[in-house]
Amino acid sequence: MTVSRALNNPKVVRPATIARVMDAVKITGYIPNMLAGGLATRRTKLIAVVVPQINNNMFVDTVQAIGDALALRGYHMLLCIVGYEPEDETDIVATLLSRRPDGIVLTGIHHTSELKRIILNANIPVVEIWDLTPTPVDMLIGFSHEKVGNAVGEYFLDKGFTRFGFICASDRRAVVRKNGAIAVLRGRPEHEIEELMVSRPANMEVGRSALRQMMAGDKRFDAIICSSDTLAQGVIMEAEAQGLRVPQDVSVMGFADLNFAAHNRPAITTVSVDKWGIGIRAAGMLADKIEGKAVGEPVVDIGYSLVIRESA
Amino acid sequence: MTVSRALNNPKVVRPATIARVMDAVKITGYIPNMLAGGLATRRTKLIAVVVPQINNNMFVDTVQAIGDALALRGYHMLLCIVGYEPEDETDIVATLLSRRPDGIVLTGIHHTSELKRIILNANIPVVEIWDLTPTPVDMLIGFSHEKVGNAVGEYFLDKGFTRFGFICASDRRAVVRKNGAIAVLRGRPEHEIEELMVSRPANMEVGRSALRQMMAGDKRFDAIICSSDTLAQGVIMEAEAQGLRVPQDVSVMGFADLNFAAHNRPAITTVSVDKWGIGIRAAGMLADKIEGKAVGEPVVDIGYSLVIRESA
DNA sequence: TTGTAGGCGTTATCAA
DNA sequence: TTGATAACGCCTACAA
Repeated sequence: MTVSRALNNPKVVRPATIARVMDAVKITGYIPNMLAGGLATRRTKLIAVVVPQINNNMFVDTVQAIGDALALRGYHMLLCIVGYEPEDETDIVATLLSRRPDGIVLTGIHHTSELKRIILNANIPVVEIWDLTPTPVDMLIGFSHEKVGNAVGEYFLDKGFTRFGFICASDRRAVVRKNGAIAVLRGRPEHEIEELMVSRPANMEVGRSALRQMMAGDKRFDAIICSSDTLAQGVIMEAEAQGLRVPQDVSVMGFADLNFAAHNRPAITTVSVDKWGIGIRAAGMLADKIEGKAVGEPVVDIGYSLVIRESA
Repeated sequence: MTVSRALNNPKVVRPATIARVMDAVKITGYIPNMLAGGLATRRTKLIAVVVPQINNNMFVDTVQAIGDALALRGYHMLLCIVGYEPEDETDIVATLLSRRPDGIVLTGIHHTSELKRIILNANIPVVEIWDLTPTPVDMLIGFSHEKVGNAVGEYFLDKGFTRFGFICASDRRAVVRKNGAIAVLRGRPEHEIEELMVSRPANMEVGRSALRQMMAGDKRFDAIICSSDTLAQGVIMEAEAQGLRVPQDVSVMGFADLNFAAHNRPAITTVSVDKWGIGIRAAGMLADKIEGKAVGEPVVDIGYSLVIRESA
């Protein structure tokens, strides 16, 4: 018990005793056992983070930001990459909870009711990220995909374009953005809108072939709006391969402002979101709540910004 | 005890009993406590993964591969992003060990002796990744950065170039690659070699300004060899901004075959390594060793391949 | 300031 | 096939 105090609450231990403990620690190479500690205190200093993917560039900044911010506050990150199926997520979160994490970060707001039940039952703080809803499970930091879509639609409204093509990954949030843009563009009867859903992974190859498919039968577009910068990059390549200049012959829009977007040629016009900030603040909200500190607003809209570059 | 058996070793439990247990599990929403389980069995089904960074594209595929492969075998991944300082790594691994992971993945082969001592003391399997040595702490899967450098040097040997510029991140492995190339190129007395070390993060901006710095005073190069594709991408942009065509006026070489390298214009000539395979196999080796299965060779050289594209 | 007793939730072991 | 007991290593609560 004295050792435990010397290590965790040294101010109530006599300095000489602390020194003796530290000596013993050094000699024996003692490393505390947090399993036992967590079992006793019901606090694990563990945060579970659940994301669909990290190697598509979309979430990796957020994950690294969460990891960095948590480390600064003495937490470890249990990272789980679950793909895009809500059922998989449910099972995985259930096993994750068996580690008794002090908090959980979930991507998106669409979870099975079973998952919500489990989490409520576990009674730990949750932050949902990368989406927005007035009714989160617990806390939330993200942005409105619908508004992003609206903003994209409005951006093109002034351009006098009439023929729009949407290339959209089969991802719930991507679909919401797409529909948000279409809702705006449908406002003009002269607008023609074509949509193509593509399967994951939404890589460049997929973008290229998607454009080929859309342009079959010599169909032409004024603007191609993609659900990610990666698809946009592929579309741009394919357009140029077909002899179309971007943006003179066709405009191309992406999403997320991934690291290459600014440096592509043409630089990709896109919607930027503060991926790093989402992570930092998600970690902060969790740690604050766990430690009983005041958490400001439980629902944070971090916004987005249209980044007009060359491609549209 | 019967519950424990019903859940973990059902074949020794009467089916009717199992059913009763399952009913109770469902009704109560019981989730096992792996802290207690780990404490009792000394097996946690946890693997700690230590990487310097994930958002620079270098390690993210490997990390995702590790996570996927571990999940398939019932392990969770405790991910720690430690930066590039060996001292930081030591402290962080020490705290990580307090979770009693069943195994550890470490990036690189250069660790403090203190770290090695701690890990040996913990007596758990370790896989070092992304480098090669005949004397790993335990197991290893990676490739020789020196040989990569040699190969790059030899590639340029035939080209008849004489003026070489190296732009190298201040990263131990990057330096080894650079020196490997220089060792080869020094073989011809007419070769002039200029080196520039750049600080992290080695992003595109850094690549651009590095080239500007090297070309100060109208210095010209036949080839610029960069320690990453990201730097190469920046160098290419800057070269073209200065009116130089790549590769006609100057060749540019990258490293790692990051996702954008094939799609850049000009497509980046680089060295490809099986980032995904490293992760899959690292996870497999660990899980095998933990579970007492035969691990083949403890040291695996996964190799590399020169990918000749347009930029060099 | 230090020490003792008991409990956290599981599993190994032995008994029934 | 099921149950009882003890132990894993730590911390809370209380006593000295």
